[in-house]
Amino acid sequence: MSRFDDFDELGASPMRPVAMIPPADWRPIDIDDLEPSAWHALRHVGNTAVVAGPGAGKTEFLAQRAAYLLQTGICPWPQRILAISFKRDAAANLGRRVAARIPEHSDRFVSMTFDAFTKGLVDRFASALPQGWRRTNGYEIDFPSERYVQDFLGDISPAAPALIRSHVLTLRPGRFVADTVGGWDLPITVPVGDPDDVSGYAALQWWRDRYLGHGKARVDFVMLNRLAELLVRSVPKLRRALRMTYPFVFVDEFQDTTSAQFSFLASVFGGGPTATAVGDGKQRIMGWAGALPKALERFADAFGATTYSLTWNFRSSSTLVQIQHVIATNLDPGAAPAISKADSDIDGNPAEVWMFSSLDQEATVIADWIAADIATFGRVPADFALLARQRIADFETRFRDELARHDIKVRNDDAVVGKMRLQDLLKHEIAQLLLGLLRLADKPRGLPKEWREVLATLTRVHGAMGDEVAQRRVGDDLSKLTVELRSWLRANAPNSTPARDAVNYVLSLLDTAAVRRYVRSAAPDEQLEIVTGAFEARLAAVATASTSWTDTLERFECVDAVVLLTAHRSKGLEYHTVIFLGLDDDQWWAHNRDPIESTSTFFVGLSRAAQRIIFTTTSPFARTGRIATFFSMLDEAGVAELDYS
DNA sequence: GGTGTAAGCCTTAAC
DNA sequence: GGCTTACACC
Repeated sequence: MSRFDDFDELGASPMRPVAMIPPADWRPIDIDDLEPSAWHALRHVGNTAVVAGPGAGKTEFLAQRAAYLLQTGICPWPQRILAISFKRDAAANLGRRVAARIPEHSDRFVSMTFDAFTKGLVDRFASALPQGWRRTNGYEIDFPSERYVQDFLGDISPAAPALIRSHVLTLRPGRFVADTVGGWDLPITVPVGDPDDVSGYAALQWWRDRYLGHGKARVDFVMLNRLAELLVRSVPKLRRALRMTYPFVFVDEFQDTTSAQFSFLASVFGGGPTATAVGDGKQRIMGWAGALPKALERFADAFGATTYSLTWNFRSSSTLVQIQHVIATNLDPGAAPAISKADSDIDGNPAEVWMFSSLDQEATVIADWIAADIATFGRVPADFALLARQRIADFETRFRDELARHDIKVRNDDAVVGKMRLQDLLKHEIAQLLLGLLRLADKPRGLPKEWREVLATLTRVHGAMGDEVAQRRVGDDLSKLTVELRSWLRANAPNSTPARDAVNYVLSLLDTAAVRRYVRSAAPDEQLEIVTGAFEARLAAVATASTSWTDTLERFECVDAVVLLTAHRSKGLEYHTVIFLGLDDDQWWAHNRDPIESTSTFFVGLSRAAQRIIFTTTSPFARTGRIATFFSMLDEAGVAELDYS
């Protein structure tokens, strides 16, 4: 069957093999050294589980391991490494880092999200699915709401056999898709009757309702995962091709793996290629989305992997590392103590709890303190992050006003702009394209980096990669476009021009049809209008107070600002000083619903700090309330309390 | 138009 | 848990 040779693209790589480095001579790239256990894990032959706490450099470790495997030829040309992440930007980051380290091998490092990989398989090989599971006229993707699942469960229960009915009614709508649908392996033959176990019964009804019926098939990413798993299980040739192409597989943030993803990994790569799983169970804050408990331990068991712990912390000073360890021990009594590799650069206490009498006083005192710290020690606003468990917007106005007295800006990454979150808008490729075009038009010279990035995006939009003639045309068009946009910007001041006009004008200079096609090919479900609408909303919000386009564009991204964000969104980020707001029942009311995940959220938030962490509360009862354990851990860690009230 | 009551909402990834 | 919103009722 030649159909699967199509998948096996190994021969098609344009790169020539480059000279190999003998494994014994290999040295890490661009960094001084690795800790001993990282060295061992990096060279380990066979499956590896790497437990790496905050600041251990998980991404860096994977990038170095990739360099080691590719440069030594242990992963021989033309075979590849597959790196799987959960979030798009994590996948992009890892891919970029490897490309920067070893450009000569970067075409053999494939970094994608779990969902992109499984969807890719289903899209390419749907015709090879077992007959009953084959759909001829495609599918549409949706994200079933909790309400939808609730109605579905309500609909199927009356017809269910009595014993199953009572169980179906106990299934939690918020967990049904991840746990029940995700936990059910599709049988090769579509069952005609009903399975007699609850999970199988409910899961099959789900497939009948959304996929197997007469209408257009509707799938979510859990279903796509299940179809991909069935595909590799039922088509040995495909499974073999995958294992041949990717003798090495990396999975980042393994603590976020769901049962469906785990089963997919076992099906495709179990007992074959070498798997490396990296993660930290103490940072498991995606349980609500179905993340398996003890995923790394399960991986080590099921894959017979050797476990290594990375103990160096390149982010936080030694006092902060000691505090982190107290919380780490609470989450995992066996947690290895970390060793700080970061120097301390502050005077005074690196950690304190501050008590205030009111939220107004809190904002005033902290704003004055940040301003003084910036002025005295030459720091910048972006060194400071204001973190909270939830309802970030409640803090925004107060801190914005108080910091404005010192001419310091605040950026609420969680803020809603149009139909997006600010953080998502600023990261979006199309938003970056529009912003880059405006920048280039505003300041035509001296922005080589922006020029390169805009050109790269436009090249992708026009599908001109690898075509020199087409690429030159894209470059010429960009030059002309910049000139036109420049004169338009000169004729239209930002504070007197409706944001809509500006966005529409930029779009009119682009091949909008191509942009739309590009957005759709990357994410069929995504509307270009959502991004341009959000862009417009953000532009409108920042333009009114601006005097120039330069000023407007600076405010748009607001890079030089104190950041306000939730503990969840802070995962993976780091700041010189973290102010963890609202250490009280108000912010942590849901603590008792899942004390472990709640403590993990606390751990994630406080471990973002490189040099200093300040916890705040305005409640005199916080210490004895539902998060009393947080306070006793901070006491144990020797964190002093200061009373400003 | 006030009051009482109940339901909804908080953290949220993924092409 | 505690606040906001929607709606029924007087």
